[in-house]
Amino acid sequence: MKYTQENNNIILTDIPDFNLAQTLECGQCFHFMRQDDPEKSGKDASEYTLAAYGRGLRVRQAGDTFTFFDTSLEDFEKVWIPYFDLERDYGRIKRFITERNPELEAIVERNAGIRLLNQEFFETLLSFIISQNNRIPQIKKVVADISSEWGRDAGNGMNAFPDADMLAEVSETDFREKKAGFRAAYLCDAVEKILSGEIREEDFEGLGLADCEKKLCTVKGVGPKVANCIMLFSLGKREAFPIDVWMKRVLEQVYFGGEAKAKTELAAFAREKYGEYGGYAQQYLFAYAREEL
DNA sequence: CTCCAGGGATCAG
DNA sequence: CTGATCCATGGA
Repeated sequence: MKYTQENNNIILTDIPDFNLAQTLECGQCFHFMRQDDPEKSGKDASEYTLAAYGRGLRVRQAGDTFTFFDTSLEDFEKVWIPYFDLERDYGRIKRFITERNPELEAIVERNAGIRLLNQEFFETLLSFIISQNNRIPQIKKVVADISSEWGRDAGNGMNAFPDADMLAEVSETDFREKKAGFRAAYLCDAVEKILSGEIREEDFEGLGLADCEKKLCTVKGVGPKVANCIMLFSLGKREAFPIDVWMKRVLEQVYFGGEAKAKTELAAFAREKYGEYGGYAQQYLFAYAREEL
């Protein structure tokens, strides 16, 4: 990885295993907008605006060159390198997965540029509550509308997702007006549990996966799938393995000849098969499933 | 019109 | 304990 500052931009090169569109469009994140025309851009070119850690970012990939517009060296190093997980060796991760599971070679290769973002806990908690029994474009719209209503201006046309205290007075009716639907009450409960200190991000640090999941499930609207998404995408628990309808489909197809299996059985199967790399395997499989099944 | 979405709460047995 | 039903909303 090499990066230099030119004008007010950071130019990033020599970063293997990184594709911007694959990373943002693989369902782990909802707070971004594509700015270029996907039909005109090639597979390795794209431009997005996104919001994270209170900042709006415009970022472009053109081949193997990445431009982070209007970004200081300090923000790049302290915010965006960790956010995009750029210091991690994904070549080693992919080798580990495919050497033990050759059936995943083509599936990993298809989206070989995915990186698992390190997202903020509170936004991830609410975003994946919103995601339950919902579709990605609708989830993105609700997240964007909540941010523009109650979040601060973050620059580059984006609003930051609001902090819990900024949502303290927001009612279930308010969330329903943002089209959160029946999840509105769950969002209120999550905000309350954060404000009361009943749920604190720091309390998850030393916890094992099972205890972590159990604690997250005390929030209304958080079950096994949502809890695993939160652990994987915002708590650094890379062995977490969320199973939704797509994961169920792809696992049944790849490993069980299309035979139906219970989600609990699939979870145990995945833990045995992928171990501490479960989260990575899951993301390659999810991207494949959404494209092909 | 029906069916379904990165599911979970609630209720019935 | 497992299984069925309901839940808002919008697009196919």
